[in-house]
Amino acid sequence: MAKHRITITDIAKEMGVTPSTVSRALAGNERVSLKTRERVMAVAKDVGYQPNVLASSLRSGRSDTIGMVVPRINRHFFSNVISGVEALLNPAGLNLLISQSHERMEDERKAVHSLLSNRVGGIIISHSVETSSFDHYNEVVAEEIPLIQFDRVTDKVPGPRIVNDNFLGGMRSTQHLIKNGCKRIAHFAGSLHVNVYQERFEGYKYALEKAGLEFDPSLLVENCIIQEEGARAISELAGTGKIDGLFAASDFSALGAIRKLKEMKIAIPGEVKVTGFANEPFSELVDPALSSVEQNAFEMGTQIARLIMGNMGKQSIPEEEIHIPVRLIPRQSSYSGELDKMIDSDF
Amino acid sequence: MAKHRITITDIAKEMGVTPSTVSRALAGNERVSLKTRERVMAVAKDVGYQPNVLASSLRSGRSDTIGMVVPRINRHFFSNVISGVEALLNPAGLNLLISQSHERMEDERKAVHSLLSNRVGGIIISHSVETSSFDHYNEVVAEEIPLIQFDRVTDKVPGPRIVNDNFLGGMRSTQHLIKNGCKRIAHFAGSLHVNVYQERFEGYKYALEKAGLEFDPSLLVENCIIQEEGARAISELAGTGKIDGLFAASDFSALGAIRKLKEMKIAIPGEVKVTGFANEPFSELVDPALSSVEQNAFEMGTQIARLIMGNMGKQSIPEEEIHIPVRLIPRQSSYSGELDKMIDSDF
DNA sequence: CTGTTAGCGCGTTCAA
DNA sequence: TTGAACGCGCTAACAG
Repeated sequence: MAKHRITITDIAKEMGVTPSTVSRALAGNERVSLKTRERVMAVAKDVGYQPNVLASSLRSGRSDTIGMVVPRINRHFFSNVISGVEALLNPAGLNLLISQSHERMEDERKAVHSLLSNRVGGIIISHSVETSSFDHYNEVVAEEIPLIQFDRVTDKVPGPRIVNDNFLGGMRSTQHLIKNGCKRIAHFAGSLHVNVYQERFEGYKYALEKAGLEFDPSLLVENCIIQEEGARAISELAGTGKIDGLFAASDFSALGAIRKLKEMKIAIPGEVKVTGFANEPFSELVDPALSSVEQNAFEMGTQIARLIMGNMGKQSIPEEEIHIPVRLIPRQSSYSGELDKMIDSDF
Repeated sequence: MAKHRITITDIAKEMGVTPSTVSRALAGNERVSLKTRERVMAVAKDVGYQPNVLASSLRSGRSDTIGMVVPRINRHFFSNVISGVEALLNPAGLNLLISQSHERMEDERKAVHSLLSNRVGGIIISHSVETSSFDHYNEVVAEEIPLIQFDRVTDKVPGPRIVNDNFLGGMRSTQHLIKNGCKRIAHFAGSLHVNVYQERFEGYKYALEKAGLEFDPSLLVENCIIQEEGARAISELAGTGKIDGLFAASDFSALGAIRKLKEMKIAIPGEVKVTGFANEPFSELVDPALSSVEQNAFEMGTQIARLIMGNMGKQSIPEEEIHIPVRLIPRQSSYSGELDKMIDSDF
């Protein structure tokens, strides 16, 4: 009794009709009489029929699964974006096929190919930091599969892009440090070839400029987004009075800096004020609590889902860029008084 | 030029052979001459052929995608298990279709059905806390799809189970507290209907017993695995001298307890010593750093992958239970001296 | 070593 | 309102 799956043919001969009728009935086709429709539904449920979506999408050319490629699944931000996407896709009967690129371009390329082989109905992608060539997306656009980029995006690939307002985040963080008296603010950036880090950096520079502070290239550290790098970089900058503030583009490097500063007996926020980015779960738990820029990952996910569902049938995909607002959460690492209100009224 | 995907038929007529030959060549079948094989490969690459895995598995009855259902993807433990699984599956050309149950039985049921509809070649599951009925797995076993449970498991479903050594973790944590002088140790458990929490609780009781301490039911708090519950529960127990130690089955409730204790000006580890479970990323960052039981999530993932790959063809699935070792990481929340060595030589 | 034939399960013509 | 026939792209049985 095992092994054989029940097909529409089974349920057809069970009730003396043809598979076509069953197929139509299950699809809710109006052209089949209400009573047969109901009977089909009943029998289907009764015998435990499970539609074979492989056969279905092979025949129809449509697919009910969406592919998604993220750098890493175990990042707070990405896993929450995924949750947001699923929150809309699942109720609509769509599945999500998730792959990780592990921040490697080659893995990203393979993942995209694999998704194409699986004939997914759409692709959602956030590029790995390594990714510099985008040829592997040519086939995606050639086959007119909706392609949506988020967070780590590039204009070398067509289609909609959904991004955090990184510029705003960088600007607000820097302004916050300035308002709290910082004059020499270092910036730990990621790779400036990646849009998110480039934009945070731009926001930082803009805020400095607006405040009449000169940008000092010696206070910029690139590729500094992990804890170890943050610790290493801060030990070279701090202690000499060279800096009194740090805007890190990553909570992880900010964390490394904080731990190293404590080790060096440099007071936070007394001597150096620190802010991070992404509001990782640990940020409010470290001592002192780390100020950080909160991204609305879940909302980003729902927007992505909305976009992809809206474009699955269509042939031309609109070329828009959607910005999701971010907000700075001030904590003890960057100020000591009551500043929340002030932040809101910045500018 | 868009829209039409290249098929084996295309490349067949391109080189004047039949689709069968192309199919065999691409499969690396020895029965086709080396030179045609090479020619096929060359043409395939040349025209950018992407195999249609839907058609392939519809025809062959085999599937190259594995389904996985976890309670939540944004838990450190689960996302690392996923990484471990992918680390073996991807190189083998297998895909992973991930779903979340959000700790709801109904979602878990839907997810399993959806995987069956997608004709996955195997299913990996960790049950939601809510899940008490397991009927939805009958079809899985009836259709002889390899089914592997991990972490949250039940013997009501057949097939292999891969679990952490929760008993050992509970025992070691409690022993550790006892060795550090605790006499009245509270336990924050999860739902005792869930194997992992039941086993941690058993380990706790066992350690108490071996040390000649009596288990006091009033020191057991069930369903206490989130931060808020931990805070609430500790405020009722601490401060009266009723307890001098806490073994929490979750780092989150341990965190809640720590924060509340600090608020109550109760010294940690001076007056109350605390240990948690799962070694969440934040555990080493809180103040005082939280002692916790580390689970080897990645290794668990690789073991799962190994098992499922080994069973994909087979008809009978071995009924084994594999235990992944865990280890206690002592930190400042539970001791002040040098105890690492002592822990290793326990028992 | 290669071609022919058939069919996986379903959806969609075209007729009736 | 229903049935008959065909084919999505691929693999597998049987020939030769």
